[in-house]
Formats: sequence, C-alpha cells, structure tokens
Amino acid sequence: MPELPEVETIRSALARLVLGKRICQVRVAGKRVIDPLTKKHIRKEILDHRFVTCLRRGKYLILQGKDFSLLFHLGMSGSLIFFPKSKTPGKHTHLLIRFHDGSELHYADPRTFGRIRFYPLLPLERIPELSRLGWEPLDGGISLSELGKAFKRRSAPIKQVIMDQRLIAGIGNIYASEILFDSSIDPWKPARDLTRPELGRLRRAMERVLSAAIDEGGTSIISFQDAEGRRGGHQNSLQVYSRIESPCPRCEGIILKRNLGGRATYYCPGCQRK
DNA sequence: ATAGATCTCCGGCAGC
DNA sequence: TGCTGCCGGAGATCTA
Repeated sequence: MPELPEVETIRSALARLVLGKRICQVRVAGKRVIDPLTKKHIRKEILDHRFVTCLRRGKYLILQGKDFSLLFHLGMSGSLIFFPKSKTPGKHTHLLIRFHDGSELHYADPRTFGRIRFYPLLPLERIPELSRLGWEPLDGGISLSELGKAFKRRSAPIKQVIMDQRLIAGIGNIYASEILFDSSIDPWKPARDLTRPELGRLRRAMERVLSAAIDEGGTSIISFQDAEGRRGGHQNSLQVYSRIESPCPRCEGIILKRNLGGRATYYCPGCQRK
C-alpha cells in the first residue's frame, strides 16, 4: 500500500530518471484507472513533450510537463516503474510511456484502485483531488493549536482521524499504527481527548516515522516496489505493524492486532493506554 | 454544515 | 488442485 513514504521514494527516483526526456510513444490500456477523457488527453497532448517536474502531495504523485499535469494515485497495488530499456508490458499495465532514449515508464495496477488523471497546468491547489487534502506532515506547517482545534471536533478514534486525508495528507494504515506506537497513544482514544503532551508527541512521531521510512526507501510488506523495481527496507524497522504477538520493543507487553473501523490495527496494550 | 457510518470497486492470496 | 471469503483508499450516499 503506497503511503507518503513510498510515493516520496518513487518521486525522488523519477525526478532523477525521467525528467527532460522526450516522450515518443504512449500506450493506454483499460478504462478504470484511466478514464476515457484522460486517455484521449494523454494520447493527444503528451507525445513529443517532456516531464519537467515531479511532485508529491499526500499520496498523490504529479508529473508535470510544460503545460500539463499528470496526476497519479497508486491506490492499493499501483506501481510506477522505470525501465532503462524497452520491456513487454504485464497484463496489469495501464500506462506505458516510452522515452526517446528507449527507456520506459510503466504504470501497473492489478486491483485497479489507483487513478491517473490529466489536467492542464494548474496550481496544485486547483486540482480537485489535491484541493481536498489537509496538512503535509513533513512540511513543518502544522501548528499544535490548529491541530488541537481540528481534533476537538472529532470524537472518532485518533487512528481514523490521522488517516483522514482531508485533515492530514499521506498517512495510511501502516504508518498510522507506527506513529501511534511511537507516540504511545491508544489508537482508540477519541481525537478530541488528546492531551497537549500527546499532541506534541504525535506531531513529532509523524515526522520521525515518515522520515525514517523515506530514508529506508519505503515499506515493502507484500508488493511495494520503487521506481526501479526494488523493494524498500523499512519493513524491517516496523515496530508494531504486522508484528502480531511479537514482544513489544519498548515494554514487557505483546503486540496485538485488532480491528478499528474495519482496518487492521497493531498496538501494544502495555504502552498505548487511554 | 458537518461528522460518522456504510457501501462500492478489484484481484491476490490465505485458508480450507 | 480448486473454491470461497477477506482485505483495503477514497469517493458517494445516507443519516443524525
């Protein structure tokens, strides 16, 4: 599941690998990931152009040309992989972009939860999907009082609230569990009940956990591959996620897995108390 | 207006 | 070997 660190890992690699290369061929398959209008635009308006910028916002990746933005969301199982030489597309490849030097960029997505959309060049905040997103956790722009104010209106468990993309952008199921363990907060605690010290620890944990994951190239639990087809390394650094019944790294407790709002939630009942 | 609950999409994979 | 059910980001829809 590509969350902020995985998308950022892909973004930094693509910035190095594809920018400035002239696009000489485009192939689009299927219509679920790429809607028919986007398909039309991709075929008409990308050929012979170049990507000049590669950005990330939340879990979205944006490849910009001189006069367009191509927006990607990788959903559950999307991958964006660069091949230095031509490669036969797999059966789940929805978009293949060939560059003039013979290299290729493939978007593949077996479960088709991902989306690709074409937009004319707009300020990011005018792209509808991005306009709905909340704070960037690594921008340093979240003030504790604003965060506290937003939480005050939410009675839902804190885990659900930090995964709400409209409030904070980029945190999914894996990092939500990791961040709450790092900050010693019970995932079921209503957001509005967080104390000031908890708020501070939570903000710090968001930065620490997400940056550590980026430094290790993301988390590959099942299938994540970076832009060069490699696995990330952060799955070996996870403290609680997928570590059911392992000893807690911090206390004498045992990591448990429970359902919260339909999502697998890993936590230590010893050090994450209400 | 807003928060929250529920439903939907899809195919890999675990479990039987 | 083959079948069945589970899982999940985010948008839509409904309720309170």
